[in-house]
Amino acid sequence: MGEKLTIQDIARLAKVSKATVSRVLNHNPSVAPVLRDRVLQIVQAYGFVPNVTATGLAGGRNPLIGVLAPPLTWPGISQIMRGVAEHIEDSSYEIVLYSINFERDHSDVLDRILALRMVSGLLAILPGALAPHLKGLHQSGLPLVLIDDQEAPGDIPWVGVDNVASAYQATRHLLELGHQRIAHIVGPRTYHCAVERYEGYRHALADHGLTPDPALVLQGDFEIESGRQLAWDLFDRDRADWPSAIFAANDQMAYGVLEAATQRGVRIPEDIALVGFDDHILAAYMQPPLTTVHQPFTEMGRRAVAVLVDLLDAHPGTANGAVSPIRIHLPTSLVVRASSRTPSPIRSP
Amino acid sequence: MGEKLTIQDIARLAKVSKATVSRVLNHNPSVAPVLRDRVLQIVQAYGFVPNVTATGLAGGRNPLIGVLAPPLTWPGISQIMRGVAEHIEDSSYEIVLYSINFERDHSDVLDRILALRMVSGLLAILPGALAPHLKGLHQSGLPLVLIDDQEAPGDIPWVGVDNVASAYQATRHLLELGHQRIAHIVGPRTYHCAVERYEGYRHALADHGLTPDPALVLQGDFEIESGRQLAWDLFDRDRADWPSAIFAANDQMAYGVLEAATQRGVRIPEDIALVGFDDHILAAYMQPPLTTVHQPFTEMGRRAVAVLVDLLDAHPGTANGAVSPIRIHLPTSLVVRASSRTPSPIRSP
DNA sequence: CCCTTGCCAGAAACCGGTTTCTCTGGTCTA
DNA sequence: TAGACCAGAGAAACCGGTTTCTGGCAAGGG
Repeated sequence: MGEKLTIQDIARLAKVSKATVSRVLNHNPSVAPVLRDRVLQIVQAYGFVPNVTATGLAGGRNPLIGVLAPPLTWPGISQIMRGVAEHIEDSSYEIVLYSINFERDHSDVLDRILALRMVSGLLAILPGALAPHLKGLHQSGLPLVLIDDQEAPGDIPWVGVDNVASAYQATRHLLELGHQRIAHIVGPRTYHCAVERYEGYRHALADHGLTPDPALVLQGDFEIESGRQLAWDLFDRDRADWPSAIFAANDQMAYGVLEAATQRGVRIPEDIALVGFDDHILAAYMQPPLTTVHQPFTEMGRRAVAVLVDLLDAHPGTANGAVSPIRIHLPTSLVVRASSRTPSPIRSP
Repeated sequence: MGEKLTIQDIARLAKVSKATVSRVLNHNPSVAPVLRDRVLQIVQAYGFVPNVTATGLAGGRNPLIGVLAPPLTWPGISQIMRGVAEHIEDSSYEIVLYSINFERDHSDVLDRILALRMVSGLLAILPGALAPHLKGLHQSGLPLVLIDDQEAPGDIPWVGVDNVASAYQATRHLLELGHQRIAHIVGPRTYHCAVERYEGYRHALADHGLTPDPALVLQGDFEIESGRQLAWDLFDRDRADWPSAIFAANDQMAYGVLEAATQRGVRIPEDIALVGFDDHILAAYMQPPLTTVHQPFTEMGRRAVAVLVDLLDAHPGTANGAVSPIRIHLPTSLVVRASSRTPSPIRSP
């Protein structure tokens, strides 16, 4: 196992200068074929790989992409990361994982990332409250791509889904089933996607000539518990005030609704139809299986990192191309399951 | 936003040499308090952070830990990574994620990791077939910690669970419910944990005076499909030859069994009791909820990276401590759910 | 009182590459 | 045939730190 070979060693073995070896390795055309071959032969024979740290120092940027992500156990994140990892494998980059614990102060993480200048690009997944800070990073020249959430502030390249249209579709699905009183559990206002989904919900109602009933717009926080709590409160109301369907801004909150319904003996979908958002891994296994908007998480990860790699390869410097803002909307699809289906009259046990 | 400050700049501002600045930053005691304070003040004021690449080159090792992991969507992996990320946050290290696609050739990844010498330590999660190659890395002096799987070849530090005892406990649970004919779906032989779980199963039977029936030991591959297929075949047998319980070596295969049972009208647990292994996130949501062995994945990640960080901080060089082999067994717990419970005679609809 | 010892800080070498600068030698043109 | 030009390769500077080497100065011992 050939250890700690340096470019100097290769130079000596090939009887050339280290400058020539460097040029060969970097495909600099100004090397005579004879020498090139001789060097390449040695490089091959000894399996020489230039020290990445030294390469980085000497000015060539390093092959690291930072990925800023929420805890991997969050819904969708691991699928996104899978997509990222799949694409990275085909590139010459490696990824540095910065997991963000949102309960802590976060902005210092960004400062560290910038100060250490260890990564040549950054992929921010669901940055949420970090988005404003990212804008600074972007302006300072760091190639940057966002996934989901925030409609990119400034002109930061962005990959995500059309939350408005998707929520519109989900709501229309309920409307077409004949529901008139449709509640919506909104996500936290700090998440742009939550706001957009609410917007899609309102548009759909409006297009069907309905005005949203403020009493049916419930403020959640994307966690299971908030879904449970809100549903519980809802079921405490006068039965006449109940909605006939609920559209939750994510699956987690829909799970909470399901739990509350089970506890309170409310039947889904007979008494109330339920639709979520995300197509989280558990959605299909709920009782009843949850109708939801499928997000192409893996594809999102793949596309986002592809964009970033292109950006890095295109202009190895730090200038931002700024030709036209990159904004990739991936298609979602509504997955209709039992939670919104009118049940068949007879069910075999 | 103060950009590209170098140690030279700080030296000039503090009116000292860069050597002194370096010494201050590295807590070298041989600096007079007066100078130390002056330097620290400037460093604070300008928010100077030394360039990590240069530091790495100059001989101090870099703050990167490589994490070799299967795709994050694999059961348990994202929880492990969460634990890893949580602990890393409190350390001065960052993690480089090497996602392994097992369908490809893998050993070249290890070569790259070694050759680039970008990381100062490596955490290998479920390395499976890569384990032999890892041994080489370990012997070449790279600090290394394994998670789960393989009972560490050589004396590589290792964190995991006692698969034998856990499988023993799961099997005993079934025996204590009165089951005599207990089938076991084995995982791939290439996974050491699969072999160990099989061993626990056999021990439990033996301790109850039973000899395992070879016809009830089924060879699976840890995937859902193999569970479904094997169960399907099983249900094709003469009813008298059926087991009364199945212990699957992981939850995925148990899911397959559940699907097959649903398709074939076999009732779980009335006709056949079922126990899995992992306490995968879906296990509690199956119909019926799956009895399984809970693995403390997050804790495993946390502990493993803690061990690695200790190793790195203890001997910054490459020598292996080799005091006593590190081998941490974390406790598992059997989570009894409906799939193995004798159902209550009456169920409200 | 002079010399040795020890402490502290600056100068310089070094890590392993990249890139600029310089120099050599051959070709083209007048 | 001589001068200009150009291609190609080596020497050296550089990236931003760490570490060794060296030297000045004060304290302590003979």
